[in-house]
Amino acid sequence: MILNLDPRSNTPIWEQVVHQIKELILKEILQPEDKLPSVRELSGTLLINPNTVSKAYQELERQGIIETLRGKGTFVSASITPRADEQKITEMKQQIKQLVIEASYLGIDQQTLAEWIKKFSAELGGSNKYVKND
Amino acid sequence: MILNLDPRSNTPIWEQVVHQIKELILKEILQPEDKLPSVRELSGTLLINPNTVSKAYQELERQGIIETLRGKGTFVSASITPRADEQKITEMKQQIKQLVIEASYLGIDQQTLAEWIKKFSAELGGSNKYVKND
DNA sequence: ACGTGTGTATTATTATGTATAGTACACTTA
DNA sequence: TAAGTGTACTATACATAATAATACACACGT
Repeated sequence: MILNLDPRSNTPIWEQVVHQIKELILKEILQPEDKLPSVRELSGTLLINPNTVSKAYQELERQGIIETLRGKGTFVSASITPRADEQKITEMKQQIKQLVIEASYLGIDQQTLAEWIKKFSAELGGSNKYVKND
Repeated sequence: MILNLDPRSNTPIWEQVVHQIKELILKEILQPEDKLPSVRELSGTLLINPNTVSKAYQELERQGIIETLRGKGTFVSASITPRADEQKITEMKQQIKQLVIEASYLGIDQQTLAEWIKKFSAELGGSNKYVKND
């Protein structure tokens, strides 16, 4: 598995791993019950520390995205259920608010933002499995 | 000036100050050439270190949002020009991509995201001064 | 000239998070 | 048994954030 990691990014490496694996699952490149690379293998290909990969896997498991079986490996969860986590939704709204503010100072209007959202949604596979009314 | 700071947030205090001052300017609560509180005064009301306020002010000046006059104080810039900073736009696209991914796992569709953007845009004053075609 | 209020610079200290390194343990499977 | 799994633990290094204390240069009103 090949991920694009940016060591100079302000987002931690383990978090980049989490993000990109979630993206691969949405794109169905990783499918339910697929086996993920072992901690040692992935740390080898990504040239990062095994502990960093382990931290990413633990976070993914905490979110219910993957499951780990001792001695066997880690696998994409058979069924990923979207949780309407109220706190996360609040955080997301705050993030969007901040996004709109920054966009204003860059001369970007809301319509452009909406178009970008539409574009990325399409890239992730038009019919989104995890959205309720779908 | 009263700002809502969250010491437990992962975003640094100085960055929260930057964000909220930019928001106040968009809402025209702070207007061009208005004087901002002095570093010491704001640090007093917010109960944070003067250096933290200073760092926020320096970042705002770097972005051309405010101007500082030695011995006089800091003021909202007379004219704020939106810069189409390509790097920042690229970062914003990446941020939106990540937002769409996270939204998917929360069961939020793109339409809802677009509506939230519209809502926050309205809150910031419908006619946005810093957007070109406006 | 003086004192006060500006932003700024500097040094030091503390705390936190990230990432690495090395080692060890419990488990599963061939 | 041996190899491969995830995990736990300690230790180290590094960067950033935040605070504290001090000092400097400038503007302004008296």
